[in-house]
Amino acid sequence: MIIDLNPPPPYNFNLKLKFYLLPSRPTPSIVKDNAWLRAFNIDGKLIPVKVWSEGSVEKPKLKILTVDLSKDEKRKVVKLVSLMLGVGKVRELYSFMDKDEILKKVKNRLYGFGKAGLMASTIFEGIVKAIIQQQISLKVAETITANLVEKFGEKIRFQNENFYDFPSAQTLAEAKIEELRKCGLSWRKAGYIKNFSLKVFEGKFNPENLRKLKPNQIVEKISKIKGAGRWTAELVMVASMGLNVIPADDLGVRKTISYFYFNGELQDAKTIKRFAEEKFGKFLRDILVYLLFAYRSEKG
DNA sequence: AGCCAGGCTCTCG
DNA sequence: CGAGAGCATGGC
Repeated sequence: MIIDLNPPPPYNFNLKLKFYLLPSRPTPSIVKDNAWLRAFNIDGKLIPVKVWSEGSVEKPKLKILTVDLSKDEKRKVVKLVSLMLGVGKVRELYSFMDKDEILKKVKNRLYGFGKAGLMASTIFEGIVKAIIQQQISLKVAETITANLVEKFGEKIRFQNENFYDFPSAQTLAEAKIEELRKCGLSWRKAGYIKNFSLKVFEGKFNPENLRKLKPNQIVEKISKIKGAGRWTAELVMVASMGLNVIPADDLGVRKTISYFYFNGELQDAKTIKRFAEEKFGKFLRDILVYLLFAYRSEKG
């Protein structure tokens, strides 16, 4: 079936796709011929989803090609796609950005980028990805993630194309450390991920329950996972849960804010946090992603 | 060529 | 306590 999704304008789907660093490999989303593909596990059912644009920036129309779905499944798919691709109202955000010279420029350059998307469809996926990302460049992290998805992710063939979902906790819990290592993970991280996945699989840790907690409680809880600390927790909150917090310990975030607002002089986490919270307020998360994207395209 | 990249844990003093 | 080693691989 094909589902219509009409994002509030402006929305530039092709610009959104440029945000994906390793488009041709499954992370688990794949970008191919101006379409976005991935699979979601919805209540135990693996559902392939292909999204493309047939509209314009001012009259956005997205098409979602998928299998036949129940009403409830359809609602969940549309919600996930919207969250991951940052479909949502930006008018208020844009008028806020217009009030600051730097933000105004960034907004005009990334006009139609939409809301900040999510980099994971579940918190489990988000935590594993964040562990992978520790201390290495994003490019390397994405490569390792893709290796992991190709080897362990659930795959479904639909309309002559492959759709991947992120590996389940059970699969990663049962994976051999050597096999995880072969995907490019260090021994340490392979152990952390296997151990964490086992806890989730056994039901001793339910990542989705984190949604009920306040940010400081989430940090506390995630920090108890072996191999995760404050940085990991903050990344998960902002990138995979959509919370309005700033991962100020993150080098990329520090460099970005320092570049735009401190003449490139690298500031410490505390300064960055105070500055961003005060200056960007409730738009913190969206603006941060706009700045990161602008910085990335400007500085390579 | 070597060092750094969107950190974290463990060990040792 | 604090400092330091060790870790994976892509890119400059």
